[in-house]
Amino acid sequence: MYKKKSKRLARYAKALSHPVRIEILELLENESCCFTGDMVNVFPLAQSTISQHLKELKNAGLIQGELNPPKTKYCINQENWAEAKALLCDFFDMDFSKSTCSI
Amino acid sequence: MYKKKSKRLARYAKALSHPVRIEILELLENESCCFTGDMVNVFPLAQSTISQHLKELKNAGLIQGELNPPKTKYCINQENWAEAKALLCDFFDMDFSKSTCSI
DNA sequence: ATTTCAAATCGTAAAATTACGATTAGTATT
DNA sequence: AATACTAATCGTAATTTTACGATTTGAAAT
Repeated sequence: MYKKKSKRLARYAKALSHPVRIEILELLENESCCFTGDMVNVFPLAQSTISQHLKELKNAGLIQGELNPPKTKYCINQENWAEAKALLCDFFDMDFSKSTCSI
Repeated sequence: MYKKKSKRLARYAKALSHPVRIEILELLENESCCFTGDMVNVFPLAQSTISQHLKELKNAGLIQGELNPPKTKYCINQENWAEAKALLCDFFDMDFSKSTCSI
């Protein structure tokens, strides 16, 4: 079987493997949080499709949704976001434990 | 349509979205390069399946294969590897332009 | 000219992904 | 109670991914 780290990293990478999910996350990074409807207006996709992408991001653990009907407010899941970041840093040999780093 | 950066990042992320591809890349990072057969021995997958994963990594631009039959030697494509790294750094707000950085 | 060997490709089946329209759920308003 | 609104879920079709065994390729060795 695969290493735990590999599986977790692959899982996060999979969540990032569609451009609309990348841009949804960028939106959430900038706006800190927003509603499903906001994203439906930004992207040229059906409401159900956006909902599906949000669900995948949620399943991967990268976002979380706070629902107070009829609206749902999404934001980055900071804990898992940090883990994804850390796994990627590790994978790409980017050492953040030292005070300096460069590519 | 999506932003060019989003599409490129999604493309790289997709290449990383399977644990065996993560581990193949780790192998290539450590060993600097290796043959298809080496990987077939490491992972519990058929030779044709490994070949297919290698092809995907090659199509994504993350590795390159130098073939001198009957063997093929693979290694990281440094140029695109650096691009993937840079796109991810950018995406995760990890600023490498400064001399110091931390999570 | 055969045989051998590593690796790619082919053909195929099962499963997952992506997208959509239609429906449902759940609250707030009229 | 009926309506309105947002968002999730359902059902479905088309495409892509993942995996395998079998075959082919291409150079080297016999």
